[in-house]
Amino acid sequence: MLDIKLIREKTKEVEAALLKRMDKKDLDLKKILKLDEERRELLPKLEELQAERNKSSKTKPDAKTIEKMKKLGKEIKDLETKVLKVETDFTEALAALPNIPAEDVVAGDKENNKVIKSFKDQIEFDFEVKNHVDIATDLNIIDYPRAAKMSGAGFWVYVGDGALLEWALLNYFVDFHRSHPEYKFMIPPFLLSEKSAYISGHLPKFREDLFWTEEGKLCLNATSEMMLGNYHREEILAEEDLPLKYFAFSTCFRREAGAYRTEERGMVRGHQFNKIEMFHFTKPDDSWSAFDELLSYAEQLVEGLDLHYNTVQLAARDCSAAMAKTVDLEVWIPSMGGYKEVSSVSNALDYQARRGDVRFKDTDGKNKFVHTLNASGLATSRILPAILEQNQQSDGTVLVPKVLQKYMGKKVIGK
RNA sequence: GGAGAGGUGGCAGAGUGGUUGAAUGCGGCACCCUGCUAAGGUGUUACUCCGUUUAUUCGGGGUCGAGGGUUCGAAUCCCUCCCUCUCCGCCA
Repeated sequence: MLDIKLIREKTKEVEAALLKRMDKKDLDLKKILKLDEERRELLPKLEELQAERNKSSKTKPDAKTIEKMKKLGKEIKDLETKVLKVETDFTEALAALPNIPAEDVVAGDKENNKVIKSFKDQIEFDFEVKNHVDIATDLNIIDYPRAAKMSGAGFWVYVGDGALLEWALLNYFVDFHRSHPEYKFMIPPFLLSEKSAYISGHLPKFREDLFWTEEGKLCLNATSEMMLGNYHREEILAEEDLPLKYFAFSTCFRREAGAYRTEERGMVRGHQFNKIEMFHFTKPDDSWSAFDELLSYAEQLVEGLDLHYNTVQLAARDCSAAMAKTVDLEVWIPSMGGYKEVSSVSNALDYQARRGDVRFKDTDGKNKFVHTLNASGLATSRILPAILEQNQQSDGTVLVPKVLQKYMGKKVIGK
């Protein structure tokens, strides 16, 4: 949610910035400003009537006044209905606007994404590479057919060393974050209410991509960002408590309806995967340095595994709507001849905080919105294929990344 | 799943239809007093919206879990929902 005052005062600048991520035909600030004006025209009228009523309600009025107030009551109700309608339309239109892209975020879509850093190079294999599905199946560490039997397509079972590898990754991530004691470890519920999903910004847009329970209208979380963003909802945080830094484990559930493509077979896109997510609540002045920290931590995690990846700064349209800036880490998947996102580092500025009403009391005694940031740290489901494929050997075995060996108790899978 | 109780300011806790945004206590803050530690006194202490002001300010509206209703008037009465607690049942 953007600040209407900003739109009022800097209409031109806001419009120019938003056009980096929107088509001109979809952007109608005039309409929003008109609703805002309408609202501010009606409100004083309503309030004047209410003030009049309040005056007579302090003590018991005489019969004549009661008659008068009856009439007034009706007027108030009519006007209230009008105001409510305008307010609803206004809020809806305002909430539909995406965040203002940060200055260094370029306009346009994916094609304008830019690799800003590379770690290691693509590996030259002197044998024919296998894709991770074949590797895992041959090693009998991931069972796709039986998962499909039990749950349908888009699921898998980690078996034996596969389960160990998954567990090792999670341990590696958790231990990494624990080495930064200011980060608090959390395991949130995996189901959340419709309201929470709305506030996290995943509704209304992603309704079809979420799993829903029939009763109680809960959805399965698609990323723990949904939970973390709601954690301090409607709170006024103490300034000295900021920044608040969290990392959370959750299993994530996504319908991925219609998203399946051959090259995204196996684990690259499934209905269920495990992820650790970092999340910050910061003072406005600190959010960009927090962004750098999150990015650096995410990069360190991938680099620790010794995997080739790129850091990619996303163009405006490729960032999700709530974010002012997003940088992705994309790990190389040899069989795809391409790269897949393993972490997304984003700064929402005050956009999410406005929605969720998360504030802090500043030194001047005023309540201000915090800034929120999030970054995966990391999702296992794309790291695991990258490990299998990048570390595969000609004999079908897979080398275990050094940092995982102590958790796995072995150096090679398949021997 | 059944039965009951309850949700009021940072916290505790009054208030059951009319100057109650809310007594009182604790905590916080400011000032004063007191020669240490401590204690005391006075004042102040929710959020939000609209208008006003360069700003401090000031005027007004709304908010007592959420939404709706009754009424001239609702924290207070009614309905729906959410949450918490207690007891019973069921149970991986």
